[in-house]
Amino acid sequence: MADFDPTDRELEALKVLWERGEATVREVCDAVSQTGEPLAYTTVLSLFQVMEQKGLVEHRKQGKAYVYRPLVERKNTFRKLAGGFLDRVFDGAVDEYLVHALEGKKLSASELDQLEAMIAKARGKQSDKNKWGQQ
Amino acid sequence: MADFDPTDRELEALKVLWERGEATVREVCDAVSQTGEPLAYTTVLSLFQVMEQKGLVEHRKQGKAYVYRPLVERKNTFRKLAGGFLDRVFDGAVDEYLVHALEGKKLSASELDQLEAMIAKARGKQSDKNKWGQQ
DNA sequence: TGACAACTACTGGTGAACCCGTAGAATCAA
DNA sequence: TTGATTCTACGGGTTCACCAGTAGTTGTCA
Repeated sequence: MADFDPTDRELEALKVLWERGEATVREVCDAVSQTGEPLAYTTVLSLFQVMEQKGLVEHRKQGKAYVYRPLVERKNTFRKLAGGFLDRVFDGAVDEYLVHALEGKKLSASELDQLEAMIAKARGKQSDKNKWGQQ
Repeated sequence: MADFDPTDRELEALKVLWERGEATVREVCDAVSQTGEPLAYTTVLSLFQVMEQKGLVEHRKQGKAYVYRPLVERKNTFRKLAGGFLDRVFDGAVDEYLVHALEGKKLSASELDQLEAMIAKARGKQSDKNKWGQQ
């Protein structure tokens, strides 16, 4: 329902929350500063305050600090992001999207297996839906 | 070499140029206004002026109007966009990216065929690289 | 209870994307 | 040549993401 559209930084923060379930500003600040550019504590705090307004996270008080928890599912968010990107850049053309996505990347055998399994599954749905060959 | 990173509007304009080879501001303005929100002529002009500064397009004079031509390849741009999105959102995890990309979308039989062909091709490269079955 | 450390609230600044209007230049037709 | 038309150059305004500092608050511990 909530139309969430996290920015890059917000997504970084959400990744930490998804990984840990919940986290304080301090924890997220340390986490993102380890993997990328170090950020000021207040910067991360501001980020969460904006995210809370957007309905992406909520907080509860623990001691004197706030503990933040994600309100959006990782899976949903990723799907929407992927879908949005697909529509925006490739006008919904899945095949071209995949060609370009895969071209630069080397896929492992297991990834290829998984991909094939996905195709098989899709074929199943396909034949169910299009039994009569209509559009 | 040129590190191009078109924004959404820039990409819209580029799509028109790729389709036609080249186009005047007027043509692009009409084209994007047909498919989406109508934009003022000067808005599109400004867009091109910025894009030219970024090295995304160049122009030549024809009559009193400028004709713009893309300086970046469609294919390259799409690949970079797809790769960037993959890294930014999914930290480079191709399989998860694909799962989410495909989940919401219905694929046609021909798209599935094409996808399988891509996988077969990838397996060819794969077996060359991983003959000893390591990791 | 008082001081200190760590936290939050609030405010502001910067840069980029986006949008458009006005003024002036160029072209063309009468 | 002159007027109308259509273009470009330029400047400005708005919004948003992002970053961070300051001031005030809160909890803790001696």
